[in-house]
Amino acid sequence: MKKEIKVLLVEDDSNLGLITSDYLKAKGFNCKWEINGELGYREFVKNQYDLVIMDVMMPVKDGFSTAKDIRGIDKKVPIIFLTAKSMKEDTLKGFEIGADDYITKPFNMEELTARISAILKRVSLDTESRFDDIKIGKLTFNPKMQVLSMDEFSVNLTTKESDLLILLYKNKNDILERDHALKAIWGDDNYFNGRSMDVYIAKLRKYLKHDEQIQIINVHGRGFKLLT
Amino acid sequence: MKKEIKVLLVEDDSNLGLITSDYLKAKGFNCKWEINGELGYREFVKNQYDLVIMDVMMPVKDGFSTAKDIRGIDKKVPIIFLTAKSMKEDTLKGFEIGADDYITKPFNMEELTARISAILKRVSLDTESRFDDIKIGKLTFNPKMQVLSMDEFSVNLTTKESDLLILLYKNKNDILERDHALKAIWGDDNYFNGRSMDVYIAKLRKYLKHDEQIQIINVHGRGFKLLT
DNA sequence: ATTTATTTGTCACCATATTGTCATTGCTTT
DNA sequence: AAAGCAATGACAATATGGTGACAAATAAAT
Repeated sequence: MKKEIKVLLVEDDSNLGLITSDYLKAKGFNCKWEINGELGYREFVKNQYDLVIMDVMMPVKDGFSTAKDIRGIDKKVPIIFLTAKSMKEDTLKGFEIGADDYITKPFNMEELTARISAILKRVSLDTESRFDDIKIGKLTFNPKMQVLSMDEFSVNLTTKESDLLILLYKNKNDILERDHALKAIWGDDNYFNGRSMDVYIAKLRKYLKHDEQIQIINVHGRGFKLLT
Repeated sequence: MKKEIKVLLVEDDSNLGLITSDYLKAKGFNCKWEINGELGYREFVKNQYDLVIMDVMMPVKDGFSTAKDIRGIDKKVPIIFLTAKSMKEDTLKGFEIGADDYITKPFNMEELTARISAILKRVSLDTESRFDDIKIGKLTFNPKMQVLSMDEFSVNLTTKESDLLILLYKNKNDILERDHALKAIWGDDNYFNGRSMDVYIAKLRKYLKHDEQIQIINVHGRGFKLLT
């Protein structure tokens, strides 16, 4: 069974958004379309996506700003920006933030799929797919089932535990900032949510004890780091 | 993945400030806007910026004075001045301090980006990027993680230790004035903060002992100098 | 050259903020 | 009603920044 690719499309123009998402669906992608950056970000953190296609100029929250938030919790997901033609390529090229590719509007659909294929091919090497099991040291985590296992041992994680573990994993060996994690999982980074997160960190640590090489270390005042 | 460029805009006119910062954000810059020199300076020392765009005439603290303070802790960051009219005297004054360019208001946004591109191209050669590791003799310092390491040895620095080390590094082989450092890190250069800084200097010296070629020397009554 | 004052170096300790953890509560689902 | 989950309260442990005390170094005054 071939893997289903999840694409998040963030585009404020309803005409273009509909056409594009329909086209991508017809091409076999699992495509979700959101109409602004804020909704796009929420959708991204709620579900796992393989690829983001995002308009730059949007009301409520622009593409660059949204991309920055997404990068705050996922440094690797490919992002393709849709830019108006008036933006000169050289201008963009110099100042971009973590974009993997650009397409200037208007574009034809063949061009879009071509770029998508190119990017997916490029990143397929380090293919730590959503549906594959996540290997954390000797432990294995199935994000879909929310089951963490190793040899005979096996636990069902709750949703929050699972979300946090995935976020840590996406930033493994790198810092996961408190506020990013809180915004992503709890939606708001107030004091109480922070205390709550600490409790979940404790819970995860208990699970992860089964492989003593794995640990979640704290970076004072910043966040946590999953060491594998 | 290209690096994100951080721009600090200091402009008291809220109308122009909003328009400019929005425009720069749309262009893909990470743009922070402060409404006066004092706040601008604080923001600059708190975070690292690649470029400063600053109005000359501002309440609370004018652009030249702010630029001088910024130069006190960073001699290299490019500064573009916005001047109300083409005053020869002002212009001269600005370039003495180390303005890299100036634009007379009103200006159009294309002009601004053109100047920015020009400057960034010019300084991109000695690119000691914010996110790269800092090499201090045989030691390596990762500012993001606040980790100082060398071979097997490795320590986590606290925020204050890290801030001070970065400031010293930015002025390596050159004097870091006491009052500049104190204003930058502690916000106020009173006696007690000074004593505190001395303690942190001691702590840094202890860390830096791992490479005996590196040393922080004191310049009596002036400040400290990081010799590499 | 000697004394005095100022600045700097460093240690040990304290106050505060952050984080760790357990037990309990309240809510939702079954 | 029972079970599972998330949130919260309470308190312990830890990290950080700051302070006091005193020694040492430097500069200034005599």
